Amino acid sequence: MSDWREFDQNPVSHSAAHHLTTIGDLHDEVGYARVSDVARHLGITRGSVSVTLKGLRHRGLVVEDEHKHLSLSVEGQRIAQGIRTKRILIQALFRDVLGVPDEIAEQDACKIEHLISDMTAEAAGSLLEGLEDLSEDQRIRSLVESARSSSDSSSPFPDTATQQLANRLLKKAAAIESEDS
Amino acid sequence: MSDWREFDQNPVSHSAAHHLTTIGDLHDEVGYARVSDVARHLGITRGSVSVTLKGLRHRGLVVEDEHKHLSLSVEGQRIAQGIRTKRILIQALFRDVLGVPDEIAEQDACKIEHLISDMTAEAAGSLLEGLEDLSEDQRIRSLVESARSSSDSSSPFPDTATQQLANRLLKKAAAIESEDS
DNA sequence: TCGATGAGTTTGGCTACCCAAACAGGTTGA
DNA sequence: TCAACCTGTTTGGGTAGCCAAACTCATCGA
Repeated sequence: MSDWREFDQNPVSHSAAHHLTTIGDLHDEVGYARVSDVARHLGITRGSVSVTLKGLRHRGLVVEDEHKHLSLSVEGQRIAQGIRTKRILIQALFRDVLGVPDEIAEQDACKIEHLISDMTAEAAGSLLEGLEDLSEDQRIRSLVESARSSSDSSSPFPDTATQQLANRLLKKAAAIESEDS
Repeated sequence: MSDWREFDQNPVSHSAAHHLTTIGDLHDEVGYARVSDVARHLGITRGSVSVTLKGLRHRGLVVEDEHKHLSLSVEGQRIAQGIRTKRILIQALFRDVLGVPDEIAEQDACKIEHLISDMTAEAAGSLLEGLEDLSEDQRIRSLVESARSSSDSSSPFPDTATQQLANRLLKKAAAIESEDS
């Protein structure tokens, strides 16, 4: 079994993840983010935020200007964007692929967004992109073509059971189609 | 946004989840589980396990016989089995549907197994069951039939983008098939 | 029988979070 | 001008985990 304690040696904790994304969100939405704003947004006290941000400033993820306005460093932005992206992808994966209600999908995504590996998040993105593409007829056609040639490396799907599913469905559909008629 | 602090008010923590599943595993594999065995298995000290298990005994999830042998209560077994099931389903979801390498899928599953909602885990199970079914030609045929009628409530897939994908692929494949010939 | 070994517990220390409360500094309105 | 208010920080307290180290007990072998 892989080391179960990798859990808490993540680059950013659940708490830190939400502090960072909140600062980013506030900055984008209202133009600034102060300790009190972050605290209100997260539902915790100013004191807690003050202490946590001291650590994040020290780690170079958050910077503070002369007006006590907080913003993310380049590295902080990179991390926050990564977490936001993972949250969205996981939520969409659970909602659109698994069929879980949006609210449940959001709760689950919120809990695991900072724990998911880049590779898994990217794979979810590829799958969802594939699903998205399918809503446009022209792309469906190219998908079908690539599924037919069965060795097209530019397939929007990773080489997974899902692609195999698509391939099998295509071939079997044609077979059954002719058989039935 | 749903309350981000639901994170740490889960029924069982990451640590507790692994203590419980370890006791269950050891009990099944070697017939007994002692504090030292659990500690060795988890890679932490006996002292840490001793303290943690005091809490789990107090919560009625772990019981200890006169020989200091640990086992899970009925409730403990229920929780451990739930976590094990979620770990397997999530790992399979990431590996077989997203195409992530097994090792990465396992690491990710280990981190989030105790955080995923029952509904999401069940939905993953349904999807995987559907993929499993597809490997048998007879079931593929019935899937295709149900996709054609497009209102079959007994479909092995939940009504999601994945089913819609299957439906679209089937319809479009037939259309393009005739168009090309 | 007695020392070594192993098992389980307890204790003090550490990190990471949270809170409440006290404190300090700036702004604002009467 | 000055009290009321808002902001941010600090401090003491609490929980959850982890470790190292000391301690207790039981067992086992020479």
